Amino acid sequence: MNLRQIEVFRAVMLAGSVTDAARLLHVSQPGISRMLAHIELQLGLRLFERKKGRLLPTPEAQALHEEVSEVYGGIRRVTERAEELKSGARLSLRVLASPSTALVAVPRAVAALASEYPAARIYLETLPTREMLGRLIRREADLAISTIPTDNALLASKPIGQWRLVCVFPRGHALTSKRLLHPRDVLNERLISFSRDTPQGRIIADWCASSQVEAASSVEVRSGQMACALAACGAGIAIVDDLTARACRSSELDFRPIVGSPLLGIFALAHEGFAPSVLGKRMIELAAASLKQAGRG
Amino acid sequence: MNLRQIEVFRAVMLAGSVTDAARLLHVSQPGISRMLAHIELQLGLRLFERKKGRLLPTPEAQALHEEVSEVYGGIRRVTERAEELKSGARLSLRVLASPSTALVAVPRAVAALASEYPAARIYLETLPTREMLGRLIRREADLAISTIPTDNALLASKPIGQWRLVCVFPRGHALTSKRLLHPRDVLNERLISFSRDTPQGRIIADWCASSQVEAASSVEVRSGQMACALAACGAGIAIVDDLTARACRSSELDFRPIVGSPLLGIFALAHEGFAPSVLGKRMIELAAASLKQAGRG
DNA sequence: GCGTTCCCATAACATCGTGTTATCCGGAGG
DNA sequence: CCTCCGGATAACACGATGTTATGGGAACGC
Repeated sequence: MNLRQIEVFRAVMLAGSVTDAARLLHVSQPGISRMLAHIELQLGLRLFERKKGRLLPTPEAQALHEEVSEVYGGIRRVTERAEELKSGARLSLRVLASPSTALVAVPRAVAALASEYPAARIYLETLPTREMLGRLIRREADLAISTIPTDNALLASKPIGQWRLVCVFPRGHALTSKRLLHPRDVLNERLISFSRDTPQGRIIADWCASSQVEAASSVEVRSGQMACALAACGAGIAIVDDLTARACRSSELDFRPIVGSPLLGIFALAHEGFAPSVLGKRMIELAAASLKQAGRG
Repeated sequence: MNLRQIEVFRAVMLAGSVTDAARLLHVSQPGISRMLAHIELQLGLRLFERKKGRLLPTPEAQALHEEVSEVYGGIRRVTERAEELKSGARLSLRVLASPSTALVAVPRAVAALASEYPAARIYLETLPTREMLGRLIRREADLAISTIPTDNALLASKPIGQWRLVCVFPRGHALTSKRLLHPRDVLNERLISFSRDTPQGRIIADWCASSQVEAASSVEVRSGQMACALAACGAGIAIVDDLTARACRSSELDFRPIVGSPLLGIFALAHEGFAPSVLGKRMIELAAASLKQAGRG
């Protein structure tokens, strides 16, 4: 029996006549008549007795109807479930954000995603870049936004934006007057430095070395936010990513781009062996848009 | 989604590729390819990511697959159930037999039915004719074999055989010498009579009256079996239906037809508003055959 | 590097299931 | 007796689903 046959049989049982079943299914009466005959022929089972021009369901038909009713509900559930999935309901997306993107870019994207898919369930977590990979590989997260790509064979990296190094200083600082800073401009300042064992710290250190910026740093931190917090307290100036600079303590701090600082990628990381859900795809788009918007602003 | 779509989707999920799904379903690969594209279009939901020429199920596909698996089992159950019904399994037939048909005719038919449908469940019960109607009307039985028809609007009677009155006497009795008895032959015998308030008793009494057989009866019974039992004990001769005469205490009794005795019907009674099952239909056929066979023997 | 192989997509066509309208037949009821 | 209602049948239309032939991209081995 195929689905149409189940539908027709059910309709005839419910309606009690071929004509009414046809009305129920919004088709013409001969179609139902022929289908019903075909079902009986195919099953080799008389389902209705034609008596005085009316249909009389046999006990077999009644027994079959019980079974069919259950299945029918199941089929409707499949279609309903597909609708749900389309709207994102009952689907979840677990997003990891690197510390620098976790301030504004990713939250804004997640907020947009949540409003587009009100029924979806979204989990968001900030994590040091290093930790992200394990989470993705163990399938404990679906998507990560990171400031460095990966060469892990199980994961795929897709560039979705860019960041660069900027110099952060308290509002009103002498550097405010310049639109662009040169490496030499920061030489005389007290510099808050990044630990070299963080990915960003290494990038900054590499660049400093290549630019011959050898700053005297008395404080060492492991995150851009911490650097900004210190700078806001007058502990010196810091070189951090522009995403953090833009978002962190912006009422107390100002920043300027640095001439010649490298342009680095922001990546969406996901498990290679599993296709993204609609939510995942959309999240990547929104994150890219959010990053572009931040870059402009 | 229709059944074919569910089948195809399931096959692709199980096989992991369009090509293998096609093999699984014994159809060509392009059919599956097109169907899959159609499903995605219709659902508005990307189910597989085409990556490096391979298929990668999305989380949506995996979620849908869970739902689909259940329904698929349900559909198979419907077909299985139909097969069962065809073979009579899980179907029951509740048969009532009148006292006279309950001796041989109906049991023989039921035995044949049970061997034709080994999986069927058959209930058999003897009941006074009067009680049968209520059972049928209350749907506590499906079919009754009775020696009288009914005019109840809810029930339908179908003639399936005939019976007649015969005279029963102990083997070796003087009447043995005759092939046919005349009403006057029984005049001089001690007659075991039927209560007039049983249907059969009334028929016998009516016929006796019309034949001017006014027998001296000292014993009155309410069933043919009882009459035969008495006759076997030498209590006299009895006028009973030929079905009972043939079957009851036949090693001690003999019987002869009576000239001019009426030919009466045996009927299959069933609820008019419900169609017979395959079992019911077949039971009627077998009962008719059994009665015909008894008539010949 | 190049041919081979595997897998998916597309095109063109055949067939069948399922829909339609028109029509007939039998039973019920005024 | 005629009409109405419900079911069955015939003839036809169309879309779903199947087929074969073919092309393109990625992976693999020589």
